Amino acid sequence: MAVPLGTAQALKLWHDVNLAQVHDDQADLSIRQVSILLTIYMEAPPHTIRDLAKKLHVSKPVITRALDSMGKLDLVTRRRDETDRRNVLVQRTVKGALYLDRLADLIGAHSKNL
Amino acid sequence: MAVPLGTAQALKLWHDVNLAQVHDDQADLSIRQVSILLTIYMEAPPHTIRDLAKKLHVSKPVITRALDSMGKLDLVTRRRDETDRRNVLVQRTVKGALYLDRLADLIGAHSKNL
DNA sequence: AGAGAATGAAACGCATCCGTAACGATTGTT
DNA sequence: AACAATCGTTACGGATGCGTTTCATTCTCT
Repeated sequence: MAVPLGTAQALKLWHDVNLAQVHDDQADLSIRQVSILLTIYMEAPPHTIRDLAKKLHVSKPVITRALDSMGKLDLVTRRRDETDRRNVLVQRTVKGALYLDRLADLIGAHSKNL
Repeated sequence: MAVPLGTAQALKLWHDVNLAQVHDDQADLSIRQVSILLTIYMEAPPHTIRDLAKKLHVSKPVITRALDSMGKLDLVTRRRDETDRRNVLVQRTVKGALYLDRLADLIGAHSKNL
């Protein structure tokens, strides 16, 4: 299972996947946005704005705006935390899961051509 | 060496590398810019603006502007083609090579933690 | 109840990027 | 020589993202 990629292989994988991402312009998110999305979907909830900002080393408004734009794309949703109404809980959506499934497929497929 | 990555592994790799990229903000290039940079460094020269635009399925001004911004960072250079002075040849730089070396190291390192 | 802290959002100014449509420079063609 | 085609760039208008600062809401603690 250990997959130490060599320099050339690593770059080729990155190149191929990035290229595929650029080609089918379904929604080119920024690196920050992708990081946020992946964090939401891969780490255990709950996810608050503050936690996400801390994890990514960015300011809170960055998170808020990223959620705004990704919310428009139905990739994430917000919900108020009822136990502490100051908090906002970021939640997953079907569309967001599909987006990441597709990304994973892309990476997996290109990792075979090394 | 062919190691088809599973869904979870692929996303974890993408997540980790993206996160590292966001953390040390040395210069967060857009996905398009990274694609251009990787194409220049991984495919055989010469690279003209038109060729790059065609390869990436984007318009020529996108390439021009990406080269402007990456040129300011010394990641690429331009040179006039003397045999056909309409063309501009995009060339590599030491700093660009270092940038990609670092990216490759990042990917390689994180690919071990799967 | 009231002072203060914490949380997320909104406001402001700035920078960057995009797509389309022009434009100058250079080369090819007739 | 004159015209057309090609190449890269610039200009324009619009959209989006960021950092900092400010704000409204909610909670905590005495």
